[in-house]
Parts: sequence; C-alpha cells; structure tokens
Amino acid sequence: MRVSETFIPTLREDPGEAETVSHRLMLRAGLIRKVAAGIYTYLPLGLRVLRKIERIVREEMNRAGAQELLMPVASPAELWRETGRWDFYGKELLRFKDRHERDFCLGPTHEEVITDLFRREVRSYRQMPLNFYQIQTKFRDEIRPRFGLMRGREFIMKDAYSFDRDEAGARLNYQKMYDAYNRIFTRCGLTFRPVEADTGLIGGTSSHEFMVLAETGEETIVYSEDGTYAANVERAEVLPPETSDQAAHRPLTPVSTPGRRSVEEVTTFLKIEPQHLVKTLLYSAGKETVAVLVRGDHDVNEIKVKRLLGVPELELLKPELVPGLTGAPVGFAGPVGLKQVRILGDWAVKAMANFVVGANQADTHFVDANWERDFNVDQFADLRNARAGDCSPRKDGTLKTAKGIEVGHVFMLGTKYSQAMKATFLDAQGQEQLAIMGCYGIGVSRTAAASVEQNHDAKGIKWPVPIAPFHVTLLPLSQSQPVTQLADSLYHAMQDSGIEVLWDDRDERAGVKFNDADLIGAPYHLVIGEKGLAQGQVELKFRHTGVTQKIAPDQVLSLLGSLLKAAS
RNA sequence: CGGGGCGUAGCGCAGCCCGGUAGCGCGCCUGCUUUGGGAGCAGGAUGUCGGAGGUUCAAAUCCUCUCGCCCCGACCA
Repeated sequence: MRVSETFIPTLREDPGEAETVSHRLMLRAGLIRKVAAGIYTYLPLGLRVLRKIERIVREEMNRAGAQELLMPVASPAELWRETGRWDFYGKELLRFKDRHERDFCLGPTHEEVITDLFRREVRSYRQMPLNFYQIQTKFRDEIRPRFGLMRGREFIMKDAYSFDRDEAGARLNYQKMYDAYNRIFTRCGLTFRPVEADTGLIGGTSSHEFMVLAETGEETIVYSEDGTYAANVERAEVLPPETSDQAAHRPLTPVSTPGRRSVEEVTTFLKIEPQHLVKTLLYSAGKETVAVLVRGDHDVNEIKVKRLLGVPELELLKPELVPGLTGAPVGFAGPVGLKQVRILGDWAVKAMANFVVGANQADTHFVDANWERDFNVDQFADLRNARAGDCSPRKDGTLKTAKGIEVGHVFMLGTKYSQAMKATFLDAQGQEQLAIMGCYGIGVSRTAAASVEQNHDAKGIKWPVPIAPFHVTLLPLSQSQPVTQLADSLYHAMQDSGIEVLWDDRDERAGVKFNDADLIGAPYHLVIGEKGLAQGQVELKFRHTGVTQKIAPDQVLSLLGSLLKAAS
C-alpha cells in the first residue's frame, strides 16, 4: 500500500491521554483511536495487526481440532438466569432491554450460549467430543478501563468451549488447547509463560493463564528459577515453614505504642523486625466476621481466604465497625481476647513464638504473645501471597517474581455449566451423562498491545514479523526520477512475490519518513537514496537491531524472501 | 465507589492564583528555496475556552451544578 493513499494518522507528540507504552505508541502510530473510555476504533494499520493475530489463532485452533462458529453479541437474560450469572456477574455485565422490555446483555463470555446450543443439538456420545470457537467482540463494563487496548471494555476475544464424554477426554482437550496456545503465542513472537491460575468468575476445577512477561503487566507471577513451577501469585501455594521458633515462651506483656498503627510504625517504634509481628486483619465474609493472622512482612491472599471459607465475597471490615468489635481504634486489633470472631492463621504464624500483636486497646500492643497460650486459632492454613525467596511448592527451587499481561486463559470447567443448564447426552450404555466442559480464551486485541509492550524502543514499535502490519516499509528519499522509478519497480516486485510492503511515496523530508517508519515499526525498512543509488545500492534496515546493510537492488527480493521465511 | 489530576485551534500546551484585546509550538493552506533523521523564509486560515446556571458593567479566569477523560486504589476470565 502507498502511504499517500492510506489512512495512517501518526502523531508527532505523545497524546496527553496515554501514559502506558502500548497505549501511547498505538495512538501515535495511527493504529487506534478512542471513542469512549475503554472503547476504540481500530484504524487500517491496527486492524491489519489484529487480522494477523486472528489468522494465527485460527490456524492453530483448526489444527487442534476446534471448529469455528459465531455466536451473537447480544444474549437473552434467561440463559444467564439459568446459571445464576445474571445476578452473580455484577455490574461488569452490560444489560439492556429490548423494545418489548425483555432483558438482554452484551456477552462478556459465552458459556451460556454455547451450552444452550449443545443441549439443543447434541444427543449422543457419538457426536462428541466437540470443541467450538469464535473470534468476536466482547463487552465487559470494567470498573476502570485503562492502558488503551490492555483493559478495554469492548475488545476482541477468541473463545473456545469443549464438550467431552468424560474426564479423560476433557483433559485431552485441555492439553490440546494448552499446546495450541503455546504455539500461538510463540508464533506471535511473544516472550510468555503459562502459569497456574485461579478460576475466578468462570469457575471450574483448574486453569492456566498465559502471561506475556512485561514490566507494565497488571498480574504478578511467581516461578521457580531452576524448576518448572510457575503460577499467578493469586494462586501460588505456600508451603508451611519446615522449622518453627522453639524459644521458651516469655510472659505476655502489654506495651504502650502511642499512635503506632501500621506494621512499619509499630516495628520501628519497638525496634523489631516485621517478622516478629503478627498482623490481624478483620474481614466480613458473608454474615460472619473473621480475623486473619499473617506475619508482619507477609500479605494476605484474599482468594485463599475465600476458598477456605467457601464464600464468594470477602471484604475488609469497614473501619467504623472495627472499634465495636475490638474495643480499640483501627490499628490496634489483635487476636488476644477477640470474641465472636473466627480466627484463621497463616502457616508462618504457627511457626512463630514471642511475637507482637495489637492489644485491642488504644495505643497498646502486646509483646511476647504466643498462640494457644494467649489466644486460640481456629484453623491454620496457607493464607498469604507467595513472594520472591519462598520455597517453590514443588520443592524445585526458590521462587522469583515477575510482572505479566494475561493474554490467554484455559479452564477445566467440569460440569459447572452443563449441570446448571442440563446439558446431557446418552452414553454407550444409554445412560444420561453431563457433558464435561472446558473453556479457553485469548485476548486478541490485548495480545497486540502486549506485543507492543514487549517490542518497542524510544522511536516506536518493533513488530515481530508474523503480526507486523507490513513486512517492509519502502522509503525513497527523493522525488527524483531514478529513485522513484526504482521504488516503483521494487514495490510491484515485492507485492508480486507476496511481500507486504508499505511504500512511503509522500514528498516528505527524509527525517519525517524515517521517524514515521520507526514509529510504525515494520521489521524491515528499505531505503532508496540518491547517494546509494549512484553506487548501485539500496539500504536494508532491521528495525529490531537497528543494523543496516547495503545491497544491490536486484538482491532485494531474494534477501527479503529468505528473511521473511526464516522469521515466520 | 474513594483519592488525585485534567478539559483552551487538528495535536501538545500557556493564560486562571490577582476578572478587562484568547496566546505559543507543531500541524494545515499559498508561494519561493531546500531535500539522508521531524527544513528555512514570507504570507494565511482555524476557537460554542467541555456543558448549564450564577455573581459582575465585564467571566477562559470567581461560585454552583453537570458531563467527559487520565492516574492511584477498591474491583476484575
């Protein structure tokens, strides 16, 4: 395509609205424009990138035996009521009424719709296994959309749903999808890592997230540097400590800690390490109030607490309710003498002795507290976030942490949806069975943004070949006849041999063209200038390395051809 | 929803505190020169100052309300 005939509105300056790298560069390079918060138009260049990713996704999904279909964006409330998600999904589900006052929503995911299809159409085990996928616009009314395409409200997702006769079949489909995802993100040129994950609102029995490793990622993952373990920090197990503090228990002693509330304030004031303090966090879990005890330098993992309690919602107790419960202002809560509250303790607390806790009295803490002697812990469990330096739960080394962008997520659903919606089939014995389901998502638009996060420099984007909007930018630096003529013939020759080329045919100065080319980020730039041409040469620049190479015009096709072949 | 910030020309911003002619840079249009890393000179066009209401002789500026956007948090396949 010719730049002069293509809508590529590049921006010289950073737009005021964008701070994140991918958001900024995608706006500046003319890939996207905002319509409303978290809602974007994909401009020609941006759409080309999405189509490339979609193509890779389709090829790998088809190869893995999934079949493409397309479900509607709008779906009726009745399906969502069947699974309870009409209420449970909350405000993220964008709802509306049609002209007959019937409730509808815009699909944030499609388990209900596909399960409805399955139960209407599939009768026999002979029709299974099945795996359907679609690439479609999804809508989630996020509380806070941000970072451009990274967390949009409307976005493009590939979602797949598998239906199996039994657990073994479901596991096989899960594995196929897991493998396909590895191939997809590898082909997209991303540095990523599959990690064990929590199942969240989708539910189900187990899942993995595919994380693109990037500093700006919203997720934290932990992994064993030497081993194979990797998990989202939400999910990562923490093993109980192997040794515990055997020190003789000293007597419980109140000390004055005026105005010292936070861990930092208290430990600084008492001149102790945070490892010798126990934090007491009060939560409301449904109708119950629970106290969670963790070591001063640890963080509570609320997902683990929720799972242990078997409750869907967990919220820190509202500050105004704390004094009524503890008899002290916020900041001085402790387990000693705490009434009407279930007390949960993290494993690390079990290994402690003679520690500091709040005294449930203003401006007072206890030192030398000990569990069992001074207070009762109803249950010890793994309740904290894993962190760097912890032992891997597989005991295959020490954990490190990294930031990641979730671009894919695979779930074993089991019968959660087939049960709720009575999606059954007759097995070989004529018995009615529930379909065993799995579901598998890829954020297509987010994948594009993640790639930019991972592949850029101060000048702009550095697209990997397989998802670049164009393979080559052709940059004739003057309007002189020999230069234009060569550009024209190379342009057509490249097109004829299947090389996707963007020809900057504008009468612009060299600097403008160079800067736009760097910003847009095609992997190869072919520069034709008067000086080089006088010596019978053109210049090939590799956007990723910045390396340039002088070559004869008649070598361009074969060289680019082999470079592209090697890179895709 | 809580906290912080912003809304002035297509884009990036100044002006607001302390009310009185709406400005700068880039881009855009015309002409000449220039042409290997965002050109120079000359000339030109472009504004419901987010919206509504109020105070005032006078509001971009002060007050009230409202809409939108960004960042942090809560939240979240």
